[in-house]
Amino acid sequence: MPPKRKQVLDAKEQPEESKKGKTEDFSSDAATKDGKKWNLKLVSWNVDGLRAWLKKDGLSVFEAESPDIVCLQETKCSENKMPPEAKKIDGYHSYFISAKTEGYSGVALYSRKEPLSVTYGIGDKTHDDEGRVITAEYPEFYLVTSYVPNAGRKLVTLDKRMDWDPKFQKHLKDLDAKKPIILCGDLNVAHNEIDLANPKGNKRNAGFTQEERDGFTDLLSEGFVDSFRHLYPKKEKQYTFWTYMGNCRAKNVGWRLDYFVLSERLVPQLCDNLIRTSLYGSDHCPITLLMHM
Amino acid sequence: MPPKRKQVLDAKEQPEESKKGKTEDFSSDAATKDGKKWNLKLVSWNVDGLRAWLKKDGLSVFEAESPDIVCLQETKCSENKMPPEAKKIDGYHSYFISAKTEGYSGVALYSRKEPLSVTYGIGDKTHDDEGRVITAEYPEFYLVTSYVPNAGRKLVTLDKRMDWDPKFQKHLKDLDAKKPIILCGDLNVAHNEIDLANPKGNKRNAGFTQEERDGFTDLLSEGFVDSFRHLYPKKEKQYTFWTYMGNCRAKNVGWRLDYFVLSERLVPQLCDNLIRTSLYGSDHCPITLLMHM
DNA sequence: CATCTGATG
DNA sequence: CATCAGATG
Repeated sequence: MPPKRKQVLDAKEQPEESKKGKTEDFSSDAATKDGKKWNLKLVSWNVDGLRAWLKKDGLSVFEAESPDIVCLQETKCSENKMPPEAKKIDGYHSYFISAKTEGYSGVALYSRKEPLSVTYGIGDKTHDDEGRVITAEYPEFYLVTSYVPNAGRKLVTLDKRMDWDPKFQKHLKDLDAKKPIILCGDLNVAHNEIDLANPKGNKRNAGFTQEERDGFTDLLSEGFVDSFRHLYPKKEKQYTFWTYMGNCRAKNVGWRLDYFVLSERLVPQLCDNLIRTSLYGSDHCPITLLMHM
Repeated sequence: MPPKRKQVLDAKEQPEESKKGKTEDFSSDAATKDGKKWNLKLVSWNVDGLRAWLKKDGLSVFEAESPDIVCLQETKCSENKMPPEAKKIDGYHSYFISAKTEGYSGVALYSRKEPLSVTYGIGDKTHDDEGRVITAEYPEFYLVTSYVPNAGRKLVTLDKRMDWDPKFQKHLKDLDAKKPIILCGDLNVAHNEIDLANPKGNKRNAGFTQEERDGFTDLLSEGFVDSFRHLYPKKEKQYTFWTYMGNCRAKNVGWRLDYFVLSERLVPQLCDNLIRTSLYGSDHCPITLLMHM
């Protein structure tokens, strides 16, 4: 008998440890400051290639968390190449946008409740061709999920990022003028020294340049809140991304690049923001937002 | 604990079935027509990427066969990228040639006895830049191993192949004028209808065009012998290559593309030519030649 | 349906 | 050290 290679990969690639997510207790009694228990759960995950993530049982996050909304970034997959199990998930409406360049960027949104409307992009042709933003309108808020441009090795695309930041901010402010917003995704910036393991060594690297950090500070100054840092202002070593290189995840040499950012007026309804480091499937881990709506 | 992905691939990718080679009995009492038992064993294997083949435990062929000489084709690996376990194998001298284009073509030769001399190529710059031929001189014969140019999808490189065939033939005849030769490798041709599962459908496909078949007929007419077909003139369904597509190997929809070709005057010393279909690690299987020298 | 490279992160 | 695409087989 020959080696059944494909089957082996599919069935055995994930050792028991990684199936933790399925049995681990993700329940929470988190509540607002005035004691109202959460009733809305969002999950955000940069999957670093949806097709590879599927093979690593990424979809188990749906069972583990039973979320109301899931946002994925870096799907690297156009809709017609998307495996059917990701295209339609039982009990969820799904929305996708991908880059014109195949296998690059791309985000997805799954929602139990059908949004009032869904729009794609930020109204800028160049950026929108890269499939980075989905905006979904709900009765009480706008949800924006984004995969923000990476400034690149040697900062080769820092210019693109600097072009992006104000345009994206305008998109958020325009929405915020109508309804409060929840922004989630890979914002490709570690805001402050506390948000990455090696701040000193990364001052001129993508994700921690002064330019990118200022861009985020600037956004927050316009009336938005980094929900995790709001709840846990001094909590150290809380990361959502670890490069695959050099066994960084095991050593927790990581970056906090994934966020839930809220309009200030939603903060009273914030219950918790959790970082699910026990879930594998990508070089990022998922993050979870609990809100009382 | 995280999934130990690399380890999983390395340790578990090969199910028990594929380890057969280690336990299977490859011993043989084959002898020449006049009853002299074999005392020289050669193995030839198109590995379709040496690095991938290593991970699939390809090297176990050394334990399984305990060969005097091993020739590999399509190593797709320059010497400096070669994993150390393949660069030097205990008890063998090793010789490599690779294409100038990284990750393309390339052959390797391992020999227990050190050859009197080793040369590379056929003396034609264009072809030799593709790393297709190693020639090793032994006291009693020349050994030539080759990965012959594929005529390509839609026969886009049939011209290259037609340029190759006479030049390669000349190389062989020049050697044969000095000492008998053993040629082995992926000759990228199924000689006759018996040598592939679907002759009708492949008359204008790479490996079974009249041009390529004539090239091989031509070579044999110059005093060389296809050792397998010489021993087993009517044996059907004996293939050495199956495309990965469509589960062809399980269905034995294959091609005999790998050969040991001998100078006619070596035929009296021929003991056997075996096709090791039980060994996996590539889209080709290894072939084994037993000679009395 | 595999192997590679090279771009990207 | 991963993902993907695209060339090649």
